[in-house]
Amino acid sequence: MTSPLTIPSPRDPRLETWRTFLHAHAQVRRLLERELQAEESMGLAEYEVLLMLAYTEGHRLRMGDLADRLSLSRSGATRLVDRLEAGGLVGRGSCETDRRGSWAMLTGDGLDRLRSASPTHLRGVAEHFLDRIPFAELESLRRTLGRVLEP
Amino acid sequence: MTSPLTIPSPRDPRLETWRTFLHAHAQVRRLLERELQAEESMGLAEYEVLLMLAYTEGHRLRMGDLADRLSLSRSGATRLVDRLEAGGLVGRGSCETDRRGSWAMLTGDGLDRLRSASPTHLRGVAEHFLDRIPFAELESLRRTLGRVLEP
DNA sequence: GTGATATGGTTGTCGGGTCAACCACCCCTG
DNA sequence: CAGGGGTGGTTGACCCGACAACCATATCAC
Repeated sequence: MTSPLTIPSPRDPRLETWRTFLHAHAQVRRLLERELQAEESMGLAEYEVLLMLAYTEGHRLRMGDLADRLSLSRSGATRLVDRLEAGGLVGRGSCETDRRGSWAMLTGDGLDRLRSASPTHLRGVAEHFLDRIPFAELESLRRTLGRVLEP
Repeated sequence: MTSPLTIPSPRDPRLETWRTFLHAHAQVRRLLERELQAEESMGLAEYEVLLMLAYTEGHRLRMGDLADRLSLSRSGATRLVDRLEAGGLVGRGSCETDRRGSWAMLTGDGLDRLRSASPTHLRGVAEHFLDRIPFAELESLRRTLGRVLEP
């Protein structure tokens, strides 16, 4: 049995998996963020808002729903949509069925910017992440990480 | 053939893998951060500094080295060590062989805090990440993500 | 209906990170 | 050994996200 006040071993393979996960995320995210910012003057979070909106019918989403899809706090979503609204890429609308609610709505300009930014983003995701992983491992990676998200 | 100004399909399985990766990271990190903060008044980044220092001989690391191991910018490392130094968990020392350099050095208090925080952290990593992944998949996950980190 | 409780969203405040600029120092070249 | 480019670390300015408090509205119990 092990003392409760012992630090983990540096070589614990399970923890190495965890740490590799952290490093991979940090590295890829930083690269994508930089490239998208440099080439399209847009952050990754902004891009993902536009994308999520483009995916819905009517090109609109309730704020809380948007926050969930982006793994963001509600206030984070508010601020993010504020910025996009200031740039004219997203608008807000009031919800008819729940007067507390509000919609984030993709504008025409927003869709244009999404289209023009997509090649840069997709190239980055492929170059820094997907293309480094053998095709056969991609699906099992998705399944494995999917388990982490289950309740 | 596809137009270059088309947004990615919502069902593209490769991109779903990418998005699952982002969500998994956000969820686990947020949970660990909250728990460690609530139970040990410590952030994840702080914990990792103490751990990395504890792993080295002499319990010290050069600042840049530390930044690399934490996937952090150099200025980020400076700020982080500033905080830990203010709390007495880490000290700074000047480097004899390169007078520009400085050491981050683990203190006795730092080691104590690391020991007392480790159970919380390890429980969290297990509960929210490792234990959700079948043992057989852990090693392949590590290998797959390791590829992302290669130059 | 009326009051208690829960929920959607925004706001104040703050912690924590990046980038760019900078200084001090290393090291190489002529 | 002078000078010039490169590197380690810190600092200033700023951005972004979280949390908690808050308001407006919805929903439920009675």
